[in-house]
Amino acid sequence: MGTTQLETVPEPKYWHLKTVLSEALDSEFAIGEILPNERELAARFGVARATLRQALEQLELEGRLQRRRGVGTTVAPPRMGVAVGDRAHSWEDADDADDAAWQPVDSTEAEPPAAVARLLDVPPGTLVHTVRRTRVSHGQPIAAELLYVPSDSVAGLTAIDAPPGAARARAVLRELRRVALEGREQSVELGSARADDAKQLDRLPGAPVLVVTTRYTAAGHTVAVAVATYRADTCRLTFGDGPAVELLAS
Amino acid sequence: MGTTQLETVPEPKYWHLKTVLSEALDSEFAIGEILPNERELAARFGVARATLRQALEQLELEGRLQRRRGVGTTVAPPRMGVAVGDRAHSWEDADDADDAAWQPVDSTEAEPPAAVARLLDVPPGTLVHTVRRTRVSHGQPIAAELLYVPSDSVAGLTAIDAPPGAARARAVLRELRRVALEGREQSVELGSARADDAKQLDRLPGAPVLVVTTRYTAAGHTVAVAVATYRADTCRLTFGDGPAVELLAS
DNA sequence: TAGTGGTCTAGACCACCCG
DNA sequence: GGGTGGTCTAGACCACTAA
Repeated sequence: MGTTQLETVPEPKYWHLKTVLSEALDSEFAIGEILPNERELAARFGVARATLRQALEQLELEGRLQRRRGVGTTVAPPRMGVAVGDRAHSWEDADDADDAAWQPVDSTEAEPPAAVARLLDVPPGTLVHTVRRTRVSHGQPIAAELLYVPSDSVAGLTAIDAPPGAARARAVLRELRRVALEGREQSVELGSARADDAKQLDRLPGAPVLVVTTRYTAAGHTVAVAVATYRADTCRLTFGDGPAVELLAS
Repeated sequence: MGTTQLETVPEPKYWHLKTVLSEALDSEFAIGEILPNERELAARFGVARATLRQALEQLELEGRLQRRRGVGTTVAPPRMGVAVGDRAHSWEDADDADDAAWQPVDSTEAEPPAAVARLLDVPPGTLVHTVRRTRVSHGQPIAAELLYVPSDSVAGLTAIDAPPGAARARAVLRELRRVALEGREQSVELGSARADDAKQLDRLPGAPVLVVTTRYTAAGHTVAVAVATYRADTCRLTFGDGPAVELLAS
């Protein structure tokens, strides 16, 4: 009786704020434009800075905003599509024409994390070859990858004796390219950037990332496992049946 | 000179807290166990509750914890692998044997969001058939999907006159099943749950989700677009070359 | 050095769940 | 009704960037 209806949904302030800001971004701001700083925005909307920040955090999570300490908050461009599922250029050399190619960075022998050891089907603590790569697109780092290869899974691998570094990484990849791949499985999950990945991705530690785990198989065995962390704020991962999914949009 | 080394990395408290808690979870807690409440944990670690919450939020984002208002914080089980990329059962009826099957929920005609209209290649504002489905696994909702189908893309669609509801949804899917699919493209990106999806997923609005957009094509045309939002805290999306990726692990 | 976002505090009240 | 996590406030200081 009395109150005719709702009042059932006292929408949180930060949620409402997010909606208002989101609409303002669509209509009143251009891509790359700098927003007023947090203290001023908070004052303008009559909320505490923490509340305003909660709204900004969500918008950043959705790829609408980009915030950089010491600089400011800017309107982010739409997320870029990044091909992840295409069978081609897995371990290919960087092609100058390919905008989103991998760049070898470093390589050593090390113990893989327990979860990776399980996927590789090697006992925990086994030394395996690791290769660190970086993926850059439109001049911006978008992914950091660690590739794990047991030395007995590829013939020429034990002969590699280059010192740790990019040269060694290229040597390992060269050997991998000789393997006839049978298939691969991939999974995607949400994670937060570890300190080392964060540095490579030009983000703060803990930034949200999409973790792509790939298991490469050949002749019934697991040849290698790659763990790639993509910036969740700037990337949309594409898995296509055909080639060049990204280009079809044009 | 003088100070022999770092001091360069004054690690934030919440980050250190996260590490400590993470290790404690591994060694001292069983899956499903309830943690002490936030006020007590904060006191125990000598930090403000907000700081403690920042650590818990990250752990929840990584799928290590599950928090429910009015209940408490529990240790989450490992994320479940959910097949997303397999070409089979796209629009099949729910199979009792299939643990992660889709359940039709509702269907009406409505305007798709602008981004979807673009993918469907129809003018903005066009009415299309929409089908809402839910995906449940292990008794838990894991995904909510909205499927958009222009009525002229499938022959028998205009004849459907059932009132909005699950029956109509099944009718639309039945028509779709007659179409010979040519291929499909998928993309995955991070998002936050809208209010309606959140309710279906048994989460609060704004909860992190993985948004899977699928474009189905046949005979060179786009037949349908599906936007599925998966719970990012509990799901690991798998894209396999072969069938039944999930089962290979056993 | 001035201005930005990032971290942190110590409180308060609210919405929800369960016994 | 008592306990949980969720929201919100009004401050403070810190780390970083750029002029």
